[in-house]
Amino acid sequence: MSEYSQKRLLSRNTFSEATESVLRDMVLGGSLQPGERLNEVSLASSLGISRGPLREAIQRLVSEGLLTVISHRGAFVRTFSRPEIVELYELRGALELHAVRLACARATDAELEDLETMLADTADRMRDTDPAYPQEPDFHLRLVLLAGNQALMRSALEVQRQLSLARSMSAQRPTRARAAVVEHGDLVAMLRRRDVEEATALMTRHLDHSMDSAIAALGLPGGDGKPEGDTRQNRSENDI
Amino acid sequence: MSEYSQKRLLSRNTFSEATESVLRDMVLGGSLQPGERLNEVSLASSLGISRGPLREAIQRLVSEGLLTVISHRGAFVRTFSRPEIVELYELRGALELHAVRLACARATDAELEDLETMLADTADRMRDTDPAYPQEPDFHLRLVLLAGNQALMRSALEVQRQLSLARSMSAQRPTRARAAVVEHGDLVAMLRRRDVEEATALMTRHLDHSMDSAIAALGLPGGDGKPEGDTRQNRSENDI
DNA sequence: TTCCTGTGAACTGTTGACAGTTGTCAGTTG
DNA sequence: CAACTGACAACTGTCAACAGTTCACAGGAA
Repeated sequence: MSEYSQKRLLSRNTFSEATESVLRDMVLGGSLQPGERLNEVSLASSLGISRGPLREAIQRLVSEGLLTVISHRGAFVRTFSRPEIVELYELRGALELHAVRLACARATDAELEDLETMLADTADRMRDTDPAYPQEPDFHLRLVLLAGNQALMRSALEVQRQLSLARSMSAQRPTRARAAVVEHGDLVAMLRRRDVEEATALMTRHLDHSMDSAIAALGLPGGDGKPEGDTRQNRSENDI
Repeated sequence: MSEYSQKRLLSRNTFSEATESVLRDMVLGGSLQPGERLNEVSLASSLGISRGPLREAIQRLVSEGLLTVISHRGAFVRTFSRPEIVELYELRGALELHAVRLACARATDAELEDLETMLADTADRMRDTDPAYPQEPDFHLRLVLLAGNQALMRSALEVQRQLSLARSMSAQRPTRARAAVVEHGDLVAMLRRRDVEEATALMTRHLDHSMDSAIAALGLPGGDGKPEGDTRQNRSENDI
């Protein structure tokens, strides 16, 4: 019963909540492509539920920024234009720079040590096999966790998910991952020294590199977000 | 037709969307008290709709942080504990400090001048009548707007709404409002000089003062957020 | 040919009813 | 008197059907 109630802490016992999670995985996992339309009747029947709980789950994913709804036309997996991605990276910078400041003051040495070992494990796994981005976002989220602010954590998680979706519009760039791990290590080292100035400076540069890489990988044209790469993009997203 | 289509940009033409707006006003306006339970059948019938669109609106307000849903027990207006409010102010700091940095680099002199005149108007109106917080959040949101980042704007708006709800749990403190206007003026002055360092420092202090005032006004006990003062907060402004 | 128009299928928005859960309260037992 | 138990009422979760809108396509006019 212990691990059962553990799982039930999030009370995944209504169709609506379960569907939200399934839908999010489908969106972030790529089984629903950016721009693709969600057909309510077919999706509901394939999930074995009715349209009511499905629509409630859709509403929540709209608030999360993963879906877009146009009245009387349906729900679409969100697409991102180049300026929107730049905006998201700026927002991410606002959140994570503050997280660095807070973590520098609040994180215990033990917590930072845990982060270092996780980082070392990641580096090891990357050297053996070479997956493209082996849990890359996990480091940032764990760092934000050390800031000890749940509201900040929720916002950061939401931005990460949106950027993760935006990134799924692009090809992967494994070369960037290796540099990122090094930069993560430098950042943690500064945190251990409690050097706020240097830590925030490192994070700023790190996020700049990350954004440049993402933008380049996306291969988006100048103004609006028409994807023209290999991905079979069927829909263009709407306006705000 | 022009102003009609202007209004229709947000396409408030489905019950679900209209209900979301109405519910938000009820929560922020105080006609639904923090901690109060929302009875779906009575609320739906009083709004003249069925439970479907109402439930969809509730889901979105849950994502916004204004409501809480407990499975099989219902939706409740969110209450805030003291540490949650501190967290929200920290998050607000992260967002608005970054907004100050961006605005310092991007806002045009004309835009800053507009902000100054708005501020002067507010000061005038405060001297004549003395409302407690005359559009206090408006200044901050307009400032964030000058950062030219819609994602940042959305996050800041969401935090503002949650803090607005938290504040409705408290009595009002008109004395703080006057000091706030002065601090706003100082901040805009630094923005006009494009002095990022001083501007962010001012904003940091300003938010600290604001948080101290809010915490003191809330008079919350140590741990949880049981609302104990009943102030009927009249209006909160609506969306953009 | 090109553009306009109207018709119909497909889909979303909404509703009312049914099913399952929760909380209450009277009745009972120690 | 206190604690437990079981049934009832109220409410939420879910479903299937109806209503209104959108989109595509066939047919006709310029």
